[in-house]
Amino acid sequence: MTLLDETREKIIDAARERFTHYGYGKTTMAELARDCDMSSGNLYRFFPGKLDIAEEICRRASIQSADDLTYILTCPERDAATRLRDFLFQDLRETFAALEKNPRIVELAQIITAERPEFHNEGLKRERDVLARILEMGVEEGAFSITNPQETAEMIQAATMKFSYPQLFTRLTLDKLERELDGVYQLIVAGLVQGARRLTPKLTH
Amino acid sequence: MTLLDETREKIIDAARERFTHYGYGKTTMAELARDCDMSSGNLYRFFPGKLDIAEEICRRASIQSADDLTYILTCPERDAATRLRDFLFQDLRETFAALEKNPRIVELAQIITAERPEFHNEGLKRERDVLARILEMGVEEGAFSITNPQETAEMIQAATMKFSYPQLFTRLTLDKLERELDGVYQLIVAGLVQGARRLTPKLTH
DNA sequence: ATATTGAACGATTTGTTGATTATTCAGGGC
DNA sequence: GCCCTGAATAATCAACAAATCGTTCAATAT
Repeated sequence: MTLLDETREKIIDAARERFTHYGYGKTTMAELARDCDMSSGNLYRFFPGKLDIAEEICRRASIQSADDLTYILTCPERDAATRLRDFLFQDLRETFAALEKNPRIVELAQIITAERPEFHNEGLKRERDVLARILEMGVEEGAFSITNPQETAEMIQAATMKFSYPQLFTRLTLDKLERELDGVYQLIVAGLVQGARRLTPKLTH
Repeated sequence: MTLLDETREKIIDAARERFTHYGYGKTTMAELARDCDMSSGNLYRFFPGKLDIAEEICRRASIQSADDLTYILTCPERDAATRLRDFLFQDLRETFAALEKNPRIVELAQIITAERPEFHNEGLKRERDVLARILEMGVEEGAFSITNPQETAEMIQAATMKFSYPQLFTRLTLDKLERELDGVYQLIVAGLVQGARRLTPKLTH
């Protein structure tokens, strides 16, 4: 059992190396097999297929980045709004840095998202759970006046989608993006209306 | 001069017919020329190229849709927040309806956006100007407390980007999209914070 | 029995060729 | 002079063949 896991690790390491260095399309199963001193057929005892190896690599990166975000929850000296702001900015900066440092891993994520739409939702959910906890903290401190943190987290994700799709912002500079994100953050946190308690017009549909 | 314009119209009409019926790729300049009783070479006296004909068709559609949005400015009986909401929902519904009724025109827009990134910004600006005027009205009525409508309009566009990229929401139903848009709208208009006047933490970059 | 191999198979990609098409422009008609 | 044509040109596309690659599985090794 533990040997099986070790072999999986070896495969993942070899694959990450090749995927990030040469790209997903340019690395063959035969090469991975050679890297791991085994036959190509044997790889299929550890993973259902090539895409699943890539998926596991991206899943780990996603978990890592959600974990990094969790650090914000341990900052009780900052106020609730600032923690939200940190969350949004850290997320943007990480994505942007990844894109600049290694476009290949972002490309990987895009390939998987194209074939496995559910994978992307899974990553979104991981981040949303952290976000919801940040919002809950805000509610507990009396800073935020919302009733459903999970739902509000969903809405914040929708409102900041522009800042999490690398494909959408390749042509924008990080500086421009940060200025926009700051504007959206302020809108979200303070709203537009004078004085401002929540108002809820009837849905028209 | 007016004859030149008339011919341009004829070409645009013929092109719109073919582009929306058979698609951009499947219509040839020779066909367009035949439709207009002229030689293919002569088309180039009226347009620099095929893509420019498509661009003009899309530009007009964009202007039309911005004009439709302008109608909201003439509804003084509604309150400012409701006008903003109408703007966002009308925009989403129009895009969605266009996608369902004639995917070809959306496809056209995508082709042009791919080759001419500026074209898309131009359309965004048209809508943003209407949005800014809606915000100004809100300020005048004392409903919105913002200092820079043009900039706020930009931020609202960033926050609602998810709802204007057909490529992003092909897999979502209109109902789901409207529920999300409603959530984002409420966030934008009322904000998160208890009591709520604008708060402005220092930029960290 | 279990773990592993590598040849075989089908799907996908790549490369090549021929045809189609956008665009240009020298020339003919007004 | 100015319009306009249509053949010439160059760029793009489509179709087909060859090669490569992911995946499977009968055979082999442990």
